[in-house]
Amino acid sequence: MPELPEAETIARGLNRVLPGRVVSSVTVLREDVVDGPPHRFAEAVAGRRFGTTARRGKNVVLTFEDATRVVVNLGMTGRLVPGTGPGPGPGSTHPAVLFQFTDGGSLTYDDVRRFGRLRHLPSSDWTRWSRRLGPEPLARSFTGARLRRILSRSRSPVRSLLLDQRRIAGVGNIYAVEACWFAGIHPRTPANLIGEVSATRLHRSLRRVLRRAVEAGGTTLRNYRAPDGNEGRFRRALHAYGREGRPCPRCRAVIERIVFGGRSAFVCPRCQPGPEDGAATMGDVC
DNA sequence: AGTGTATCCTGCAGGC
DNA sequence: TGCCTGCAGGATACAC
Repeated sequence: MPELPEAETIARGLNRVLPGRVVSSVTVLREDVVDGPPHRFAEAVAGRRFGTTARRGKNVVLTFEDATRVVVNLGMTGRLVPGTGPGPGPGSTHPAVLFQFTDGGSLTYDDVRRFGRLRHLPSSDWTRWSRRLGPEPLARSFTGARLRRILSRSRSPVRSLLLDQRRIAGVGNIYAVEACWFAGIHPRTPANLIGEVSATRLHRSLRRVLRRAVEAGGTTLRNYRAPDGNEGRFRRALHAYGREGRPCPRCRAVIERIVFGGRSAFVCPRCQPGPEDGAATMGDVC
């Protein structure tokens, strides 16, 4: 998906157009993208007035003035497209849910692969839903000590841990791979074997990567677009992700692609020595 | 507890 | 041009 920076960009973009507008009707064009019976989803949302759109982890949270919410998990290819007319917004090729407004405008949930999900939450269910997710990595409360504690409790590869939404919310494969590269940690390193110095470096790397990606409006590899249709500009700032066979920007060694946990990771063999190399983290070489 | 696999879908790039 | 394979930013369920 859309990871944290993309969801943040989407939420900010929607906040320029949604607040105060009232949903007149909801049309579910693809039943599998809504949680529960489509007619119930539509009835639950119709008539509500938008308040502030927020983000939790990778989810865009459409919040209405009465504190009910629609949580949008964008899956791999989900998009939220505002439109000035009643039909699917500009650039919507695979409309799945259409929200129409009393002023004639609209919001389209578009999703090529339909891995995304929309769920309506009464205000009483929000806290319970949000509690299932781990801490926000950009929050002030997400300190180095907090990350060290999370790392120390798991023997799973650090990349897998970073992707686990219950432990840290919002990190996906791109930013997990980038954070490991910045920190000089092999993505397969068992989390509890990462020393204090490296863990602190990972904390700083993760937050820096996420912050910079937010500033760049996210990363567009293929499908991702902000609500205004713009691409994210962070792709050219990637140092490891997707750079198999190209030189490491830090030491010029050739970046390798490895696969574990069913997905690709990209590693500099010199800056990020693997667990099997004896060293869990990079030395002063790079 | 952690890992590998399959599943939900479609589109696209690359090889032949 | 067309066919085939592999791959993709995610999440979950399952067996081992």
